[in-house]
Amino acid sequence: MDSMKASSRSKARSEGSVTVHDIAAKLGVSAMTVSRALSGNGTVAKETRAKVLAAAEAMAYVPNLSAKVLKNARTQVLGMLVSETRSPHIAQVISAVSQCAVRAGQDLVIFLVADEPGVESPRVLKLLGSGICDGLIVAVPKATKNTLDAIARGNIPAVLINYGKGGVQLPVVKGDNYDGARQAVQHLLDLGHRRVAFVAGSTFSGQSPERQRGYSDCLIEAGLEIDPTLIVQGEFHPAQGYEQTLALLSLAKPPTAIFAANDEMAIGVLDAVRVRGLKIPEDVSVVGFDDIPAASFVPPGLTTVRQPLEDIAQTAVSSVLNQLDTRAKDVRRVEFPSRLIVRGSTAPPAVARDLSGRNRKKN
Amino acid sequence: MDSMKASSRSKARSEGSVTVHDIAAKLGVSAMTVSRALSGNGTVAKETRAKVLAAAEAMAYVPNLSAKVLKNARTQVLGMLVSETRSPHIAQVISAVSQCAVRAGQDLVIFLVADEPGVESPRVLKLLGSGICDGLIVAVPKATKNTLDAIARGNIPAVLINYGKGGVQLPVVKGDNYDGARQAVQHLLDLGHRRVAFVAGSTFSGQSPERQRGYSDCLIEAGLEIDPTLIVQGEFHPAQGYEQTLALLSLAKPPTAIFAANDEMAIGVLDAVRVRGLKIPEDVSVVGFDDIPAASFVPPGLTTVRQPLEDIAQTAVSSVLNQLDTRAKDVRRVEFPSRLIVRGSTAPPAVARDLSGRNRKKN
DNA sequence: CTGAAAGCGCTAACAG
DNA sequence: CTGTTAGCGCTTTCAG
Repeated sequence: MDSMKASSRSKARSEGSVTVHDIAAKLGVSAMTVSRALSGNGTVAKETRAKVLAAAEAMAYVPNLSAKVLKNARTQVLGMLVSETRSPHIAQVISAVSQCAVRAGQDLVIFLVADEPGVESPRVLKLLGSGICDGLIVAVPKATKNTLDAIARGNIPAVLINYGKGGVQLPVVKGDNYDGARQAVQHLLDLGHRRVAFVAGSTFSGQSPERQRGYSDCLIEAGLEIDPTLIVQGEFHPAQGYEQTLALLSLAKPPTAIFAANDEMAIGVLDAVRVRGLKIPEDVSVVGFDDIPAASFVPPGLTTVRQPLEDIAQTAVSSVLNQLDTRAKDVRRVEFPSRLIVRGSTAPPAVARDLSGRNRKKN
Repeated sequence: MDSMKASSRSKARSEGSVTVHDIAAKLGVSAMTVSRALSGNGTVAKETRAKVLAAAEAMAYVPNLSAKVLKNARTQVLGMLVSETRSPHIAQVISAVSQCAVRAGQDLVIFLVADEPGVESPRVLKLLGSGICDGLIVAVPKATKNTLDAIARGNIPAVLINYGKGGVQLPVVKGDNYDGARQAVQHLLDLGHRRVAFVAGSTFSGQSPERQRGYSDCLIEAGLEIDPTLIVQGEFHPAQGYEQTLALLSLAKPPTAIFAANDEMAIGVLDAVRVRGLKIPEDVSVVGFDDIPAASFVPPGLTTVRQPLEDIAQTAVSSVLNQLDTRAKDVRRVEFPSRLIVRGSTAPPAVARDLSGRNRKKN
């Protein structure tokens, strides 16, 4: 009986995992030597080190992260806050950040938080204050100021991805919304469109308003008037792109081109146009934003604006690691240019084609 | 100078967060009292408790999870292992599990692991062995036996979601693939289709083979022969659905209906059919699997098979929590029935319609 | 090159 | 009702 107890585990731990002490005991060295051998800090005899490594391997040793945290050691774990996994664009962002983190030798854990604006997230703060993560990457478009302030006050470095609104004491890395939108609208104007509609996303993220400004400014600078009936409101989901497009196409003077604040809504737009028996791009041109995977797949290919997600993710991860290394807060706002990707969903409008035909004859 | 140092923080901690000791010091009580007041375990005078709670609130106290872990306490955090966030189906699973976890008062952290089969995941084991999570929910279709064995050997309860292959000492919760596929194919047969193609997904997950068996068995029981040229291989992505459909439609005797092993491929199938100038569902019927959000959106609506993700997620979370409470390993395999969702992408084949017309006249 | 001691923040267990 | 002690697994510091 006694022997059984003794043999079960050195310290009557509740069936816990192997610790440095277990390895130390087996090898007849001290725990400290094991720690040194494993971490590479300090000096250990070659032989000893080899033995330790072998034993650790054999005993399937996994260091207890929590113990490290308690010693203020780096965990090499970054946290990422997201509000939604079902959005293809967010999924791409997650994927990009994950790859960068791994390349930088960091692990990534993702926290999914409710994205209702105004809802405080004590759950989030619990995880953050808990010391698991060295740093934090926040990709929550609808994050409230309260939550962000709490993060800024927190004692781990953080960075915001694609956060459009200002007034936060945190670094921001984002793709350009304003100029991206201008490129999209300019492309449509260049094709000859004069009635261009805009399907806005929810204003909460601050991204849609920036895209809308790009849209408006571009039209105004081209000498066109902003027609309020051509600006409709969505929520970044396909359903609203669909509904609002049906409404737009029912106008007395319907648009010849529709620019949606994101690709998901643009896909809804495509469906609605076709349901009305119109052709894309012959009858209506459509442009989206984000370049989600579906954009290149949905026929006839969605013209859209791509943000350099790899650059954004890389910069975000670097910022966090840099803040960690230098212990200095980063508050830069880095913006990467977006780029128009032209596919099959845009073409000259029927009218313009007629006109250009006539013009050509006149000239 | 001295006074500054002293006032900065009781124990010269590196600008760390507030601890029970900080609260205790401020209130002139012991750390233990604070701990008791906060946790609700043990007895504390009402007044004292109120004071502690107020102070904790005011000082923005966040308990250090890692310290709890070290005491073998429950963290109320569940971990979820996923290999991919960009798949709409996985995104739905994540979302469902997250909701169930929150409802059960648990936090969820998501670990994104590379999904190349055969790649061991020491990173994963690091996080798991680190003691952050009380339990683990694994939704990694391509998980290798090695990884799963490591998880099974680990000392936290785990459960597998939608893992098709057997031989693992872990509980599995899944949607029915075999019968779901049979429903899909039977639906097509009922409509009059006789040449039904199957676009398989990668075999690694074990899900696609089950769906294929359902397909084959259903055809055979209907007295039809399996035509190997109608069974093509994909990888669960739209591109392969697209490519393989182009090939299928080029056959001497092309199929009148195509059943894809998942919705993403089915969407590629739809595109390919239309690119060939054929109509859906008049010329070709299409059925998918999973009922991703896009399925109800892509015109004319994708007929597909839906798994009860909420039930699956709920059962998975319950299993983990139950294992945690009872300290007994669960090794059940729970399967939930899948359900055919009929939308616009399926209709009788042109030939059958002719036949049925003739038949009706004859009758 | 190696060991012993101490303590990170928290909480069971035992005193008051 | 409250305080003291001890220890979870690890690593920093100081002694061998």
